[in-house]
Amino acid sequence: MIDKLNVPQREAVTLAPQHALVLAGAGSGKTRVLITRIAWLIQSGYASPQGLLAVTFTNKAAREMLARVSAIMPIDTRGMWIGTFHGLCNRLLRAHFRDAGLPQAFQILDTADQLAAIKRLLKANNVDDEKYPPRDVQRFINGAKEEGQRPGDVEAYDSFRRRMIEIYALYEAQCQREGVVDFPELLLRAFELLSRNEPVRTHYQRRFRHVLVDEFQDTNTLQYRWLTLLAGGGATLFAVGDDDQSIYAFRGANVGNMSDFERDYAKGTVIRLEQNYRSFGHILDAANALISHNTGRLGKNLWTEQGAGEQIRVMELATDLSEAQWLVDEVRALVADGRVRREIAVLYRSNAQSRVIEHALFSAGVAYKVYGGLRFFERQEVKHALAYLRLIANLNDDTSWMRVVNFPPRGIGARTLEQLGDQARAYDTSLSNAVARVAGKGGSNLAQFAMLIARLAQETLTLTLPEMVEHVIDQSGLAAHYTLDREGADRIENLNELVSAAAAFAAEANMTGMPAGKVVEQPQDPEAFASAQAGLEMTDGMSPLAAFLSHASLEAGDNQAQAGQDAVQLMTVHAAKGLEFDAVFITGMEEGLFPHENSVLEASGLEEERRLMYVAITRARERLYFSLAQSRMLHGQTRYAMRSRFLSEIPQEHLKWLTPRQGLSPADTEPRWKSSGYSADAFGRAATNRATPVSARSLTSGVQVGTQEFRVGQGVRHARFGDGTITSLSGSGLDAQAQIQFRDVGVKTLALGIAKLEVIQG
DNA sequence: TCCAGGCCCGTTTTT
DNA sequence: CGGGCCTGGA
Repeated sequence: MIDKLNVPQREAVTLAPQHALVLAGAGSGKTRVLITRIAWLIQSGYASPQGLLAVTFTNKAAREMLARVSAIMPIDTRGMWIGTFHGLCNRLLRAHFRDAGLPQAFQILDTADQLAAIKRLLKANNVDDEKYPPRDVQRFINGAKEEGQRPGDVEAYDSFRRRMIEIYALYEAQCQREGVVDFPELLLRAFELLSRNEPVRTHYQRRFRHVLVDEFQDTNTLQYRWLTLLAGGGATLFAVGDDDQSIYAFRGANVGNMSDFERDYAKGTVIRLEQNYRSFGHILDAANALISHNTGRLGKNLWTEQGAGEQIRVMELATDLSEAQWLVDEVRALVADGRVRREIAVLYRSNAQSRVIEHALFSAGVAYKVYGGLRFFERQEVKHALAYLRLIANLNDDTSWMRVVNFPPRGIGARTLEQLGDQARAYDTSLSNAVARVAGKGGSNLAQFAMLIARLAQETLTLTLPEMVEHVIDQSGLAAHYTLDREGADRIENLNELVSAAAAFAAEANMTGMPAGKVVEQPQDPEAFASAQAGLEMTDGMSPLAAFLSHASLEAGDNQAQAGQDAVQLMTVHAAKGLEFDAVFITGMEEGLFPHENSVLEASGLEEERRLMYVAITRARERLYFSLAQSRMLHGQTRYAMRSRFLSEIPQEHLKWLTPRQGLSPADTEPRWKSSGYSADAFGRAATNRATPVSARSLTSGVQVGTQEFRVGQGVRHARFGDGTITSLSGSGLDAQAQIQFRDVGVKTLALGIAKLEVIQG
């Protein structure tokens, strides 16, 4: 187990119990170290399985960890807490729901549920949703919670924020009344439970002697505080991560947690895993060189024993269409060479880029698979079925009530629901409770809906979980509704799939045969109940239904297309993190796209883009391609962009330009594609029926404004901003815009029809 | 209640 | 350009 490790890996695994930070580069055996560490702690007697808590960000990572720990060690993994932050917090809150101030059957709102709840709240309180768009409110609330702040903790320095804070407070009250918690609430509530309730805190602090964290660079402020609180009773924190792969700042991740952790906990105990077992030399050296342009890194340099391998191939094309066509040909050549399609990945910075690529692959009949998109538990019909189930579990869940009160349609109109909402608000109660005040007589559609829910609850009392799900799908009218819908076949199939998912869940949690509504008795001794669970799902103290509903909220399911067949893998760079492939294409290597234009205004944004590129490069084992297009369609406009600056941050010795005339200065805008064999004429026109012939738009990589012609790479002078270079152009005539990198004042986007620019070169 | 058409917007995303 | 969302009319 340990003798197969390299020196720093072994050092990390066999470190005597103390706080430690493992800086694990891409492909350096990070997961292996984490798993072996757990096994070693147990085998060497430093820990019992009950004394271990390991936390990850995704369910996939948690599952993998649990599976691999069980595989290398014949120990009982029951009693060990392995899971996501949200899963573990859910577990804590279920076990101590009273102390946490929650109803036993509290429901978890996913992002979409939360947004719906906020919209309902804004409407009910007559908030101007132009000034306070639901999405902004959601971001505000979640941002505050992720900083550990309740409404009273948020600084109100202007009237706008004061109002936001009021809305936040109203939202909290609504959630509390309905018995629902959103994702950040799971963390904050669990954190507050631990920090305020001394007996509970002491219990868990004494129990968990070793806390291990994966992907530490992705933790947010609240998660960091949660970890340090949990370990505050003398437990050791073992954090594994890579600051160079921190790419989730936009959703609250705080890379600074790594240096804080080193300073406050790990002190000198930082172990670097720098030997890479994945990629060949040129690829690694390119990644190292690129990331060295970032500041404030904790610092590490990947190396390999595998040899230099091939240089990175670089291809520059006229348009996004010719880029896609070239890609298809290259993929076919790779397959003809004997590579399997599933070992080829096409990466892009933003999802919008996938369309052209998909189109080209589809036309050429190359099997491909796109990652991302709707996931199983997020599908409309599945959410509808779950909403019925949630109402059975918790009648006060107004979000679920509103979702299905008139679905399938049963003649309950907007005004009825408005009245119902008014009554509910007037009596500070749930919609369900307010029915009697609106409906009065039992014959109304509304009253019938309330009776339907009551009936379903009654009828399913003795059923097992899958039977219950099936009964609800059937009796709610969902099945009939979708059967009548001419395009409902897929939805019916998904509803059947939901029954299967319930059966599988019950089997896994050992709940088969148990009535879905029955609460598993909670033993009095918390230690006893806490150690009685198996696997990832916390199920005791919960009915099978409640457990399944938690599962559905916390694990949205697979978001990849049908698995199994051998297909080229298409995904964003973000989605590729943690994966590896024999051959990788990084597409759209253009200024404004990668790095993305919204990121270059701030140094921190640019550095995150660079880390993103670092992640992309280090996905490749043997072969890596960069491709770029001189022009591409974006938002219905043609855009011209310079080569990504990241290409010039990589030493040219690692690059092999497939395009002729390599190493041109950025200012050189001579059309290079003409001799590449992938001219717009050859590949652009036929591929699509766009109004503008591709050849026409690609032959001038410039934009005409009045008598001036602007080109990408051109030097310009602005009266106020000084001298700069055009990095991208879009639009034409009066709405033409240019992104300009000024020497002294940074990047600006200017309207060419308005700004007075003088061309100074090119 | 349903559907068509207008309108707005457009990085990355897990739980 | 294309998708999602909302509104207004039948």
